[in-house]
Amino acid sequence: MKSQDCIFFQLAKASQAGTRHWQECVAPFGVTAAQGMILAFLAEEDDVTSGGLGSRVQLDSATLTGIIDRLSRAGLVERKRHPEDRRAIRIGLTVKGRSVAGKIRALVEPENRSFLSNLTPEEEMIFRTLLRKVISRRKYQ
Amino acid sequence: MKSQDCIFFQLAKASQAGTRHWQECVAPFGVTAAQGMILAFLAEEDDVTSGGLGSRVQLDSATLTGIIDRLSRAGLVERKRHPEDRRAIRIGLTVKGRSVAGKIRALVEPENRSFLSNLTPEEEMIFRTLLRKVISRRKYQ
DNA sequence: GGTATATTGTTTGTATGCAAGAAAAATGCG
DNA sequence: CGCATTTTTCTTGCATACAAACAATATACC
Repeated sequence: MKSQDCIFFQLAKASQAGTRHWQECVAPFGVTAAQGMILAFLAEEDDVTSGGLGSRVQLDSATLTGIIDRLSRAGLVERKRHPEDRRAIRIGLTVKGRSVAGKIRALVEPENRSFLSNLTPEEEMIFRTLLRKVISRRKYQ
Repeated sequence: MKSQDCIFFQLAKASQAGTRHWQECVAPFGVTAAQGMILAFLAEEDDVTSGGLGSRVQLDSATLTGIIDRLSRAGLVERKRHPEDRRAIRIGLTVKGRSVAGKIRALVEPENRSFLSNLTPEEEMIFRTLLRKVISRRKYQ
């Protein structure tokens, strides 16, 4: 078995290819791939705590702090103190952020199809199933 | 379709899970996941130019420079000027590096099996085939 | 109530990863 | 030959990503 065939290597390259594709999709909105993905999650559920968001997007809290910093600087999200737990932070979309997040959210489905267009629908279903199986039951989900 | 099911997100998470697994495997040798992967490639073919290595591991030259810097500082690889093209750099394993690279190279196959142990052999074959299909025909391979 | 412990986020430091540009050497074309 | 272009690598700047340490707050236990 060549190193080229190493699953860790191949998954990293597949991820990089996906990130590049997604990056190009969200670049017109002035955000990066990771920022765009966070916005897509926020479009589904707004006003979540930093910890809650972190567990859903499976990112280290330190990483999330940086991404939220930049989204906040761009005027797309706001940090608000949680009323019942003053340690916690609620992250909410601004008006501008909600608009952008909605548009980005709408890109997810078509761009998924576009990225996987060289798989047949049946292959795509199998691929997604196996991918979920590989990810499941691991640390951070 | 939920953002959780977005292929870009899932591939990123699968890659992160793979990298974490690989990182734990190579940590005893005092190298990071990326450094370990470079060493595994070098164990297969030594004394390659920086560009040649970069195209095989599909990394930006800026990224590779940093990784080689750190491997060099750890005394595992050496940069040598190419005799026939003085722009080019040959990257070679040191004696210590060759020993470490060999041991890491030997981990690839068993750790691939370990990482994919919740797939059946048949599922693994299908998964690898589809993964290759997804990656192929893209920029950087 | 008062202190030990746990939780929530941020900070700091290190390591990728890429884009853009710079430096050095080789190549090509007049 | 002489100069523009290309190739090869490095540098710089920015954005993840994580570990470890820290600050602020909440909870538990006495």
